[in-house]
Amino acid sequence: MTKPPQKHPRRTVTLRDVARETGVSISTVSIVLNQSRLSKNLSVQTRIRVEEAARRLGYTPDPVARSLKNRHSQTVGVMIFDITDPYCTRLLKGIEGALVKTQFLPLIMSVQNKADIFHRYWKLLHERRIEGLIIVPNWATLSAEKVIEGLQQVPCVVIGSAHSRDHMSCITIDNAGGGTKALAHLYELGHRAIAVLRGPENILASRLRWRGIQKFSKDAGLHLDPAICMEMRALPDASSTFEEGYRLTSELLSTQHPFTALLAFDDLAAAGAIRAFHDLGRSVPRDCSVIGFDDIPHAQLISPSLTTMRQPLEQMGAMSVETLLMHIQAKDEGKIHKAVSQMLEVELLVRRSTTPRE
Amino acid sequence: MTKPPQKHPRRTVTLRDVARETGVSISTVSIVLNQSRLSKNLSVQTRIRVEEAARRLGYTPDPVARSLKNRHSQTVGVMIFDITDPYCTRLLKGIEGALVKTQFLPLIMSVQNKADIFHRYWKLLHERRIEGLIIVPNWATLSAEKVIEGLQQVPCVVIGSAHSRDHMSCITIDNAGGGTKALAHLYELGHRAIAVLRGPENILASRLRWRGIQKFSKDAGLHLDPAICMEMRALPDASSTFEEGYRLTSELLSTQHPFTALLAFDDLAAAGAIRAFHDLGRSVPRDCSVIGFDDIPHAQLISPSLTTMRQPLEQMGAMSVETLLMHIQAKDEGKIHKAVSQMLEVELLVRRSTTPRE
DNA sequence: ATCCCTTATTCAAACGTTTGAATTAATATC
DNA sequence: GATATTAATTCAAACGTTTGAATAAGGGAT
Repeated sequence: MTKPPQKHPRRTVTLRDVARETGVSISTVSIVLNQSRLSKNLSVQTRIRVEEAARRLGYTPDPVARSLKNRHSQTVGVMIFDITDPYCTRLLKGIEGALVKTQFLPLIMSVQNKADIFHRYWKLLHERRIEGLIIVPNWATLSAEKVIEGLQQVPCVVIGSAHSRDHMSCITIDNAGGGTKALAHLYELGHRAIAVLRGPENILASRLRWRGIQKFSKDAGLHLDPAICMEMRALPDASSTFEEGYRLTSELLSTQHPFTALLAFDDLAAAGAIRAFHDLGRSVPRDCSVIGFDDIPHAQLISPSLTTMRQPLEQMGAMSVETLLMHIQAKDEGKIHKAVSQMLEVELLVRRSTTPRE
Repeated sequence: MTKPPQKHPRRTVTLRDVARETGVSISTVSIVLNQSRLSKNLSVQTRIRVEEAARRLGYTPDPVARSLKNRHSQTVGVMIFDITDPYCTRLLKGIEGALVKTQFLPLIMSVQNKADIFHRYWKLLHERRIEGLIIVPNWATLSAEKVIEGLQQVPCVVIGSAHSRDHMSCITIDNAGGGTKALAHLYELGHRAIAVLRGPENILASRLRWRGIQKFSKDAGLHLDPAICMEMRALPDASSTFEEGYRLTSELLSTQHPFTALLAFDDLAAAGAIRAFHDLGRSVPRDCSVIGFDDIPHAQLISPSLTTMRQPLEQMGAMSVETLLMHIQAKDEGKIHKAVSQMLEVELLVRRSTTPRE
């Protein structure tokens, strides 16, 4: 397995070399090595002779030449809207892990949540003949949905945003269910005066989570006092929910409305809330329980560690790859893989930031 | 006979199309559009005619065909040793941002700190004809250095680890200086009993930072009590410093040795330390000031926000790209760009976790 | 010998570029 | 008028594959 230090003229081994070595034509070698349709006629001895020689010479096919010939690049694009969002870490890991088991490699681009950058990158990726695209509109402001529409030409999977065009699959989580579960958790701990930090109205996930929260409230007969349900403003990027969480919580505390638990739109907002409590001399969870949403890596690092609704991000990444591959394969065969829409459950992860009401 | 059955009416525009349109040969078009050496002979009118037509038809060169011809892939690899390390976020942003201004696109791979995976990925990247490689051995256990040696064939830049082989540039930070500055900060705040959480011995940065700490201690005549200088064990990955920081700090507190400040190897260790204080009912910074190192995104999220030595990670990423491009360009011209070793300063970022000794 | 199957293998044309060398035409030099 | 020089453009080969069509080599059966 060790390669002796080859001298400089280390030309790569091509089909031609293998052909010359075995005294057979280039075509034959190609046919054998690809086990292509024609190979079923080939005599067994040629086949093994070629295979043996290929191995001996260390032949590896040139993906570039191959791409040129058959319009396959063995590459998929990954468009992240905001790569500094900690939400992406686990997701990327899942994508990368699944992808590398296949013949595909990812081109990861960070769009900075700008439509024009998206288009520029899309053009780049398109030129490179990417065979599929995974889109992660992790902080999709309004424009994003329109942006995505333009892409007819390549199989797509969207993660996190239920965006089901017929040629475009999506992987989402049950945001409403998550909202319900989160509130249920606080309720079961005995809390009744519960503050809510809703996400911005322009984010779909906000509306869904809020819907789930309302549903539980209604079903359980729990009154949600509008005075302690705050809504975030529209924010420029995902990371801003931290500051916004801080701001709203400070505000909340200054109104003197009592509450014993707080449900935050996401983990960053929850972290911001905890900071606010901290700064005002309150303690979490003693004075107030806090629950987040997402389970970003931060969540277990802050003090106290954060109870949250865990998104199965690695799984979502892997699943997006899987789905994308099906689309690609179908397209190769001239068919169309009908777009699917998969929704995953989120899971309550109890850490230290929530506690029973005394 | 012509082929009427056009499969895709959306056939991409090639040089041939532009040539046909302008009544000139393919070569000419290529020469004009590349402004290649031969183009200085071309008549101005042909040139503008071609350029105009190319624009009108929306010609874009096919990177794949181009790669095949001239062995350039316009692609660089980025090998991250541990992509879940929050240290990478800002770095990636810097790399990506700088790269996208050029003609290059990144293939980002996460090696999971395993030598064999590194080799497998390297092979993949090599096959893809990457023109350069950025290596981020962000938690390089012993083996890594050897691993890197094998790569003779492509321009390389290593980030974060002073690894100066003659064909390989590196971007590092002044770890020793950072250690010095960090301790100086605590000292200037009036702290004299200072605990230190040293990084694992097998990590180069640990040794350097410790050296800087010792230097300040000597210069300032500050005694560092060995009883409160702990050293981390060898750890499997970067994120483990959190737990290790927690563990060591708990231990530290149990020994009853008094100290008023703590200098942690990195931000995660500092976060672990803060958690430990928190769990034992101590308050940061009231009972003890804590300083970290790196300024990962977490640092401003934990409570209290973390005073730390900020690494200019975006800049390092951008700089690595810049350096890599010089290597690549030199190689294209048949020269060799002598490897350079750039060291950047780290900057003290005072937040809320450090405070003057009452 | 002719015809027709198989079976095993090769031809040759693409894919879209780049580029040293060749070609042509026009102009200057002797 | 012959020749060299220059300018403007094109030829043609190459990069390493893939693959439908063509070929060749063996049989039989008539």
